[in-house]
Amino acid sequence: MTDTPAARPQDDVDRALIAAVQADGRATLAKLAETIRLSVSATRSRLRSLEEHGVIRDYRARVEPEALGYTLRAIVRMKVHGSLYDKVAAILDREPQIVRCLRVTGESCYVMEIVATGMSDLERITSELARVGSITTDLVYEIVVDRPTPLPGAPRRVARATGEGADKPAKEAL
Amino acid sequence: MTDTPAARPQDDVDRALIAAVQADGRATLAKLAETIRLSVSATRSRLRSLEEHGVIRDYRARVEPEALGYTLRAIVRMKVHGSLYDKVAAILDREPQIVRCLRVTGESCYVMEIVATGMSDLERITSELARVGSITTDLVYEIVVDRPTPLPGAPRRVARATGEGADKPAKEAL
DNA sequence: GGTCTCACCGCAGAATCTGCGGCATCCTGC
DNA sequence: GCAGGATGCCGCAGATTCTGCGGTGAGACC
Repeated sequence: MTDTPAARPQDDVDRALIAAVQADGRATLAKLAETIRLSVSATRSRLRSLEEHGVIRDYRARVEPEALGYTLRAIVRMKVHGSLYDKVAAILDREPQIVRCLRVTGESCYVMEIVATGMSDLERITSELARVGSITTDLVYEIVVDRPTPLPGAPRRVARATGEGADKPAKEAL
Repeated sequence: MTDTPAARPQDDVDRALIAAVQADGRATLAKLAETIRLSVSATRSRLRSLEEHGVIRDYRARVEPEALGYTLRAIVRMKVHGSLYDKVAAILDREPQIVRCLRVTGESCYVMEIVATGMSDLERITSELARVGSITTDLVYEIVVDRPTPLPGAPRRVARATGEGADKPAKEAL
């Protein structure tokens, strides 16, 4: 029943709602309703519609990797022959520390992001990958930007009714 | 306003709780409590502690980029001279479609992830970047894996403060 | 004009969150 | 062994929030 996933013509109110739950995934309906200047029922109706149409995929808590012991992060580019794709899949399956893997055009076939507790931990994973294809590993100094998907159209200066000005600073600065 | 966050000795219950809110950021306390087999109050106490200590950073709704019109995604590697870092910062600041930017070791200085509504949209951003440094752009075929931070599963060695000078483990203290 | 659809609003009961006090366990020092 | 203190857990009751339902007004269409 995943009918017509896209094809949803969101208006400005929908976009404001999406922005609100992107900024605070636990915001209460009353708070969201106040943000988008709508009643609670209308807010809920729109939110549920966005969820059911797959525009809002899910809600997740984000954790601080360092607090879990992952003090290292690396970008690995990997080139692999087509016949070994399922070998890659197997590694991805058993290594949850590969938190992200994109299949891309260009020189590399895959670009991955890996978290590790230390150098030896990282090397364990990279050498596993190196058995399947040729890899290039770069360590991450710093996550400069990590943003939610931007809203097209008029993402800035949406509501202006009460003129309260600064509501909640430091929402998405990272 | 940040940190001194780490050094949080989470136990298995904390880890289960983190896993639960990572999987469903809107789960109710009662549901979480049932998952980790604890009372609602204890669950809330632990959750709040994790939040206040920065282990759980925030909650976010995740949207489907295609539903917002972003049908294209690209990985851009960028090499730039140190004197132009603030130029990069300026671009990052005014281009919300650069959803991720990592500063890394190796040949490139930055690795970015960009969403775009089409080729011309992508080219607008990449040519802006190309004015500041030399870039390599790869298109993303598919997001193979996109996982939350894994939980350090097996509780290896628990800190033991007996402190006899006889033994000294520290084989993996990085 | 009549009617249909759509999006909005508000209500009342159910569910959930919050702050508080009480209890059991584990240390620590005497 | 035994006070004193610190933790972590539990459950309660009031406040808040969510949910399903019916009602209303503005277009669209005939």
